[in-house]
Amino acid sequence: MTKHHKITPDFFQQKTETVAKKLLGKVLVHKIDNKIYSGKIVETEAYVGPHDLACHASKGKTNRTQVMYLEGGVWYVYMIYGMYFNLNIVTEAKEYPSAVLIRALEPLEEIEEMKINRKTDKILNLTSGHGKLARAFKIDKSLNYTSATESESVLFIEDRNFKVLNNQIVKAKRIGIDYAGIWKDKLLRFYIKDNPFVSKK
DNA sequence: CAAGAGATCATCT
DNA sequence: GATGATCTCTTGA
Repeated sequence: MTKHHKITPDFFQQKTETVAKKLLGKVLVHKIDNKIYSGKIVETEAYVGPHDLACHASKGKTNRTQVMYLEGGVWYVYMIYGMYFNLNIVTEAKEYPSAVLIRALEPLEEIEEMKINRKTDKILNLTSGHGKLARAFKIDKSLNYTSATESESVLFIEDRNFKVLNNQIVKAKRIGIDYAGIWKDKLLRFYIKDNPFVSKK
């Protein structure tokens, strides 16, 4: 195993759209139960600030959204539809509420364990969606507010030198935000072209 | 296959 | 009291 290192805070303090794009090809790692789950990020969405009507923080600072006002590099995890967890990484400067949603992964390590967590044998169905990948990786709300960039972080992102060329990055509309007015049509979803783990074409 | 319904709870009005 | 940054299962063509 080559030695990898966690991505540092300055990476997440760039413009949200930039972070969303640059996260493609990076590797999400979760250490839990004596196991190290990992997967390559193949799809993300940017929630770019208080003016973005799809961003939860467009409603202002509340108990749920205040984590987005922290400095980039902190996890924002919340429950949706009563049964799925969403994994987001907070971006940009302190007091500027924005984040990137990790929508899909290509599984790398602990695939057998993911099959158990997901109750399916189909590799393509393990992490091809943000509700799915949270289940597969055992990600829950206990990770909300935790840092992705400290040495003791159990959930973090590594660069393992997977190359993603600019012409392989597809821009698309975000999913499931029909309530967001003109913001529902902005091209703030990014995915790796032709990757089979992307959740929607 | 596509379309529709049901699951199930934290959050905000 | 309503509604989601979803997924799965069932139904019917």
